[in-house]
Amino acid sequence: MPELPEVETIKLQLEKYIVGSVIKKLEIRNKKYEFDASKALGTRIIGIRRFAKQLSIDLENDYSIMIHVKMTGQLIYRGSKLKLNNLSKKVIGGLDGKHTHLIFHLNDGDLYYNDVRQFGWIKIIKSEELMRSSSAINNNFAPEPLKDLTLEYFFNLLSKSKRNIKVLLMDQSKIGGIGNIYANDALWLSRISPRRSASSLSLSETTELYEAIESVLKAGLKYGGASELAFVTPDGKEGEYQNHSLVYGNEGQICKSCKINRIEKFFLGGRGTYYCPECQK
DNA sequence: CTAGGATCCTGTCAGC
DNA sequence: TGCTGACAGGATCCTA
Repeated sequence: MPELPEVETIKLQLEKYIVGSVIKKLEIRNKKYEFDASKALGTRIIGIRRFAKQLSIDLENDYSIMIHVKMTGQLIYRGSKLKLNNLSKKVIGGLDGKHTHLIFHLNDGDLYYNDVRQFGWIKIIKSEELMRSSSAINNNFAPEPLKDLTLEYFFNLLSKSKRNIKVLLMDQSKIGGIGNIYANDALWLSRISPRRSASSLSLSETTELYEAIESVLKAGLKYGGASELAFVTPDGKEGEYQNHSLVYGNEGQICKSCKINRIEKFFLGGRGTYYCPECQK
């Protein structure tokens, strides 16, 4: 569920809360989240970056802590820059509970990593392994919408693939940052069926889809992400995009475009896929 | 190249 | 009330 807008929302808050702080202690409670903590101790956090759905916490000693929260990972801050406030009920088990796998103890606060399903991961690498300003990590990161994904690259990519357009949009090795929620909504907005073969899209359809992707991601950013499932921000609150989604999760509801047909759900590439059979061709 | 399934893991919810 | 099975979606790996 955390896709580009959700992870960007986390990034913006972490910049506010933990940049400038010093890591005093790393409390690793779950072996799945073990990494060489000695490389991070006593070091100041100098920046936060996002690469598609991954975060990097950049340290003064030229190491970076890389975090992927996958579907249910949560990074929540409490400290001098944010006192206790109302914690979302989506923080299952509470701020410091049985799903808390790692705590960054800072000089002026704590950053909790909670993850119910434990799909997320954390590791530490040399910062130089991350390129400074592009979205590419060791050339393994694909271009991202709103960053370095061009229409030319997008059209070329689609024209060479016979896969379902929705599955291709979510392929992180081809395009970074799009997940199930925004893929569904972008396809609905551009009136393209998720089942279409990518190479069957015309240039004008490709352009509409490209613009729809930017549009839904911007809406996601505006609303602070989608908290359909487990997403919460570092201040422990929820995003609002789920209250504004176009088609995702709307099975059985009247299509917001034609206002006649009902949204249908089926599985594509193993994921729940929502669409209007009349509007999306 | 492609599709599809299993895997990682636990909470929630529908149905009986 | 309590059990069972389906489902949630990010990413990787494996088979066909």
